[in-house]
Amino acid sequence: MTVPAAQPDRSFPALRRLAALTPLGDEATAALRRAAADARPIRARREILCEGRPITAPLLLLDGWAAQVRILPDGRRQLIGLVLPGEIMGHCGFAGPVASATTVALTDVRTCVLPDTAGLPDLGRAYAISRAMDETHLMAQVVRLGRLDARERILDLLLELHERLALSGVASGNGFTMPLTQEMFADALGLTSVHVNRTLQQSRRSGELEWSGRHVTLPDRAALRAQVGRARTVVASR
Amino acid sequence: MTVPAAQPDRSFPALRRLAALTPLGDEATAALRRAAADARPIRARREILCEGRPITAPLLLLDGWAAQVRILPDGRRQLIGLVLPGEIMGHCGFAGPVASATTVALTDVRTCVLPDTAGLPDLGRAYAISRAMDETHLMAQVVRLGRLDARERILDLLLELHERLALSGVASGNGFTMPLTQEMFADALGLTSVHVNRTLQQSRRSGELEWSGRHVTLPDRAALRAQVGRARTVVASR
DNA sequence: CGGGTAATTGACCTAAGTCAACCAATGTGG
DNA sequence: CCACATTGGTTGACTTAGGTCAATTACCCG
Repeated sequence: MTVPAAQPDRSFPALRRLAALTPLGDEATAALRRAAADARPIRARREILCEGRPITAPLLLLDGWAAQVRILPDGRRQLIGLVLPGEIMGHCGFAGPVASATTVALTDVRTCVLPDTAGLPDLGRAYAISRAMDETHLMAQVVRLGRLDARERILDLLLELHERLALSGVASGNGFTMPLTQEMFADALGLTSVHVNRTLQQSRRSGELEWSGRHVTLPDRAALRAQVGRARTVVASR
Repeated sequence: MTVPAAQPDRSFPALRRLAALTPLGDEATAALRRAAADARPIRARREILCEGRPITAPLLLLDGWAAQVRILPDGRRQLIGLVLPGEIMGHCGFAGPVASATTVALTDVRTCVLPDTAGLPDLGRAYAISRAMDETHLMAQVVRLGRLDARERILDLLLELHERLALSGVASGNGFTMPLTQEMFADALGLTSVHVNRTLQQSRRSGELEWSGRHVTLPDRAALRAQVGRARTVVASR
């Protein structure tokens, strides 16, 4: 639940996250460092992976936020899943891979090629865990959109984001930096920005969350988690 | 788009599906046959995999329908994803795996242990493709729940089900056998059974679908697909 | 200071939910 | 073979969460 403290901490967020998933040996760490040294910056709004195009190689998100997005012919837009620092895009285990959704940079972003696992079982393990978590997040998204009301969706997603960001050490205590506009946030929640705004204000007034400028705080996460019926995300057992 | 015809067709649905994903050699086919010979029947409503419990081994669904489901403390229920014959449950690539959602049998069901891929690269490939498709289906579910209205959700899901069932040769022309009650269907769609019922009737009257008893027909799938903005699911491109 | 983006507000509308019957099919035990 | 119970589908009357449209205001940033 807390951020791993014992690290040598010459580490960047993506490394912290992967190391938090499973212990990484020096080789793996070095491989990640090497990959990250060759980072590719991408501006906000640019596409990172494009639906239907072959994926060059899986990518590691070093900084910034991205999202898989689908836009319907009539312009409706849904953010399918968010990608946070240390998370992997284009995860896939077979030879002829095709991105199944477009991934766009929501903020300015830095990516690098995901180091190959050959000879590094710990890295492979980290990727596998990461992928399992992706799936968990997708399932959580389905439940949010299917059965939670606006307030619950907002709180649930914010709680999830906090947990995910904490893994890479990017969350601060009870809060984190929220680079999304309310409109993008609404697109992730299957709501309108207008309605998100109103609901957000209620939650602010009630004191269950703070959201000013680019910073979000959830004063009492435990209480919220219980209210929203958020199952603690158990993935890495052992 | 059409069901593979050239098969020797001593095949059962699950085998047909996996063979449709990627060509399978005799060894792989034999392994699947052997596994299927040792099938385990499970009654409707029983749990197949349970959230938070370690997964014994990935399972192959031989017959019947299952679903990953999450039930909220107050009783709201969401079917996160459906599992159809030939599809895999407890797909996961790492050592300490934990089911991230409960999977229940929606009908009477037969499962078997998923044969190991050791020495069978074609099998591994089939599994990987299958897993990528799972992810695609989850993402489709997110878009449905997030941005489609009731009619669109229904049609979109029915179209998807038809495509998936066609892979295992279980769909018949424009239709298929639908073992779900309207209530279960509603739980998959994030709607009420009442509202599903009403919407269904409209669609029936308009002639865009038939649903009588256990059988669903979509007379003009191409037209519907276009209306719903359903991106054809490209996954296996060489 | 001007111009653009993001947040906020108000008035009004509608898709979907709720509650409560009611009906049809099926099945079961006597 | 039939009363009865169950389950799933169908309807109606009414409520409500969230959407739509259209301003207005707050914020940035050069």
